[in-house]
Amino acid sequence: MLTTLTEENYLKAIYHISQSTQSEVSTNAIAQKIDAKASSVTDMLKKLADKNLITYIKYRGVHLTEKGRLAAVDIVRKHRLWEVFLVDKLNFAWDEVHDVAEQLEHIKSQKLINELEALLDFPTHDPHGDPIPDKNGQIHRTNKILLSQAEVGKSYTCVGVLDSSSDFLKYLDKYKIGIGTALQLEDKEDFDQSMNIIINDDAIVMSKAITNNIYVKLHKGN
Amino acid sequence: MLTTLTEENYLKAIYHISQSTQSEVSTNAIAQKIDAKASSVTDMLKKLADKNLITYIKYRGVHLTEKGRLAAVDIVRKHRLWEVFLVDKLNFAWDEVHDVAEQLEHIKSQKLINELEALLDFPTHDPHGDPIPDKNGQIHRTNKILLSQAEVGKSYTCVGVLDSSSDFLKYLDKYKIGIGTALQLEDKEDFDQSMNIIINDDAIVMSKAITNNIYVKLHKGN
DNA sequence: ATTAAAATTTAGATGAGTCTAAAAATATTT
DNA sequence: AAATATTTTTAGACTCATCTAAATTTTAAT
Ligand SMILES: [Mn+2]
Ligand SMILES: [Mn+2]
Ligand SMILES: [Mn+2]
Ligand SMILES: [Mn+2]
Repeated sequence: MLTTLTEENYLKAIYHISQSTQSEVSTNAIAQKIDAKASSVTDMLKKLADKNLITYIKYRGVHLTEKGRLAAVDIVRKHRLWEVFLVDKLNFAWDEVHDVAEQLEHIKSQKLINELEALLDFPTHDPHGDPIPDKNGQIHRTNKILLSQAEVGKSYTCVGVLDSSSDFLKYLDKYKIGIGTALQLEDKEDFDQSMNIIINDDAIVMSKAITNNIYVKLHKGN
Repeated sequence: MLTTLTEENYLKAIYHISQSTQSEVSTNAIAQKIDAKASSVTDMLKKLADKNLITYIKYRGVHLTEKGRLAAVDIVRKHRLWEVFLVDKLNFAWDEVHDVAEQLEHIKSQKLINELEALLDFPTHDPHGDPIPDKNGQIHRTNKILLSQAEVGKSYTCVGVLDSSSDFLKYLDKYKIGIGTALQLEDKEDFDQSMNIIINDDAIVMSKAITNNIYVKLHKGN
């Protein structure tokens, strides 16, 4: 039973929402993500339930079945592999890849995606630091924290971003922050949680809105 | 004014048919190519005419406007570039690329296709020997002839195929015939136009059905 | 020049995906 | 516990792309 492009987008939306919320996914949350009206979502939920891709109880929200989860993760896998391709092979910047990957993720060819993965040397993460699911739908999660949760006085490495909007990524570009950049947390202001960070020997101030969207892990060597 | 995937497929079909027929393209010819009923084609022709992509006179067939021609050629350009990508970078065989390219040709991103072209080193022909239109919709046609029209006693180089069905391409693979292969026309049978051809020092017999689908040009050095 | 055949268009219906407006169910406040 | 607000579903309609069956036009044959 083949899935349409639209169904794939719904599955992916449900998957991403369920990643953050853990519990059942609401109609409204999906509507917001998909940018559609709640009534349209209800219609689609019935279809996905008929195909056993989600379990759906009226008024109670939905969650993915194992079949649905695998379908969703497969789309995520394709999306992230294509993003790597665009950056590594086609000179795209990391803020330019998402929209094109949204199209490419729906191309149906098993051989295509397997060969693409090989061409890219089996990358583990996409240009935004998000893990790439393997063929079996397994995801290797690394223990990363938000920079806002980091401890004063310690050194970190940037390993990803939460918000991958073009605006935010361009902000990071401006201050030469990318995946792998070393960040030293000098100080944190109690009043507004803004942070003094040293990057490439430059000291900059980051608001909570910024530090809440940068993933880091403790730098090797303290 | 954006074109839908379906409209793009109709434009491409009309373009390809007009290449062989020269004159107006008939509703039935399109229906056959698209694998749809004639009534569906009529509906779409009205839409394409409204968008000034074709000129359409009831019962009299259609032809592409300049705007429509450019749109069609752009799809062809993408299709063929993707085919090169699949063969050169992803280890696809020349009989495996068409269906995937049918999907990829509809991806919308100018940067994507320009960068892809650069990654592939600006190829001039696709894996089946068909020319790749340039950014401006110009097509560099080489003077090739069908092997069936070749002269006995002369040597040729295979430069393309007319039929690029998997069945035909696998036949060519079996006899180690590909783009660039040298073919020497030894003899031609008057009765059925079958030919005796020498390839890689092997003599083989090809029926008219075969020689009618192989493009060749005179081998350099007579 | 009629008639028959073939090609094309129209009319009406269907399914996928969406919408608005109204109804129903659930959650929150008083 | 009622009243109110929010969320979700239903009902009915729309667009796109398709179909079948019938009507029309063009082409070919008598
Ligand atoms: Mn993305
Ligand atoms: Mn990403
Ligand atoms: Mn092709
Ligand atoms: Mn081709």
